[in-house]
Amino acid sequence: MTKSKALSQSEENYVKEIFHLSGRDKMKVSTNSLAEKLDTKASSITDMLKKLGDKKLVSYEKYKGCVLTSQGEKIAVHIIRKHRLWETFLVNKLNFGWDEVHDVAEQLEHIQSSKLVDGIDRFLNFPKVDPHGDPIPDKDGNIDYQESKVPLSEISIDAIVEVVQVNEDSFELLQYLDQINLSLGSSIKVTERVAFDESIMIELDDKHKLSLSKKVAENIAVKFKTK
Amino acid sequence: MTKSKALSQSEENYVKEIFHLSGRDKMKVSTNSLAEKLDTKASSITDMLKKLGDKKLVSYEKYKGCVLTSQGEKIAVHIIRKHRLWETFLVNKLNFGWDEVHDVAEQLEHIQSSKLVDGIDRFLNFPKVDPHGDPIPDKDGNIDYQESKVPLSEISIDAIVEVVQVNEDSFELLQYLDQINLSLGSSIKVTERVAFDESIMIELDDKHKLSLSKKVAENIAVKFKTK
DNA sequence: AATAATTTTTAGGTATGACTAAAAATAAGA
DNA sequence: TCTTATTTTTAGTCATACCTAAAAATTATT
Ligand SMILES: [Mn+2]
Ligand SMILES: [Mn+2]
Ligand SMILES: [Mn+2]
Ligand SMILES: [Mn+2]
Repeated sequence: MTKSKALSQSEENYVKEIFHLSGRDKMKVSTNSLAEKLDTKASSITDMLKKLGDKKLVSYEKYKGCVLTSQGEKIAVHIIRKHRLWETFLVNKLNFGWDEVHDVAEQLEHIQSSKLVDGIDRFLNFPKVDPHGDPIPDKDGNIDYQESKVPLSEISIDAIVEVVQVNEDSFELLQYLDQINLSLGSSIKVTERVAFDESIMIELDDKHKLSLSKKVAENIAVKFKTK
Repeated sequence: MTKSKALSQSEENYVKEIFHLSGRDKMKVSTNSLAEKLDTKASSITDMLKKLGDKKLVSYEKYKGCVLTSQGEKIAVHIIRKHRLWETFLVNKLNFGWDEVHDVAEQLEHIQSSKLVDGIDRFLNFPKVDPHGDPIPDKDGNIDYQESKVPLSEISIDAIVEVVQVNEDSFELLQYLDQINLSLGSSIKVTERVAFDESIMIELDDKHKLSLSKKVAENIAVKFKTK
């Protein structure tokens, strides 16, 4: 077992982003999609992919995109574990809002100390999901994808569902959801589907009715209530 | 008020180390002393001092050493605040030993988020000292140097004192102190001073007698009990 | 299949923060 | 003071992680 030197923050960010873009079906990730997400130029991506290729973290063929090796995937999952544990810590222990945690977690996810990560995990009592409802990988890298969750945009009229996850990528979405008092665990009844713009009318816990655009509904995942 | 871009981790480490070496009387800090502490070569120090000089964080004259400007000092104190708060968090909340926190705190001290720092401070209930007894600067940068503390090596026979601070720089010292069951708050009576090697005999809380070398005694600070 | 558009790679730079080796300044010793 | 030793700075490299502009490969369109 050759103990490889720790990755740079940059390398870690690349590996993590490849994991996200690759998705559960492990699609090849294109240079341009990475460039956009990482907010760099395509040429920088090519450079880094070569390096990560040499380090056996991605398998990369020129012009054909890349995928993580199992080693790279292990690393990605571990970074995501840290990111989500820190987000949970910030919200549960330090009273951050769910819209305030991402940038700080982007920094904290690079701290190297397994004792720290596992300590935070235990301190939080081994949470299953982060403040946005995303699953937190366990110590061994297992991820509990809640298979039963579906986008709110796909729910049929009169179904009553529970919010289990929201897209954390947009600060604005998270703030908007706060404003309309929608959070994880909220109960939602879809009362109408407007064909014209594909928006939906919903009724929240408190019987409050409101309209959600298609775009918003697509970024909220729900599951059917198992009462 | 020009909002200056955040410093790099390297720049922060330099500023912090200059603060420590400069001491309370703000002595000029030599290139070599910095090189030794930061574990780099003197030429690298010169390069960085020029840069920090340009940024008005140190005042630096060739061949004459450097001191922090008041701006640089402010930054140094803030980094030290973060370092010590994190150490306290690790020990008080995650059950780290006082010998295990330094390396992790070296990383955590660079996280940029005033909301986070102040959140941790409040979460810990505004601690005054870190796990090694070093004072934690408050939000405004005030440091409560406990003026009454003195090295154990200077205490005269039969005096009864309380341990208030230990030198955190040596992993080995901290482990040794753990082993002999000496911690912050321990009560110590000096029973004998051995002229030959300047070691001392002490009696701990539990009436246990033991000998401490001069070097160990120099790295333990105590204050007289005010009962 | 030929041409055009898009994507990706190469080639050549830049800034940061390290390094070595040699020169210059300062401090110490005779 | 003169000479030597030490400290510090300069000069020139190197690796990382970016960048721009141009070339090459791939994909889409006629
Ligand atoms: Mn996040
Ligand atoms: Mn999240
Ligand atoms: Mn420390
Ligand atoms: Mn400390």
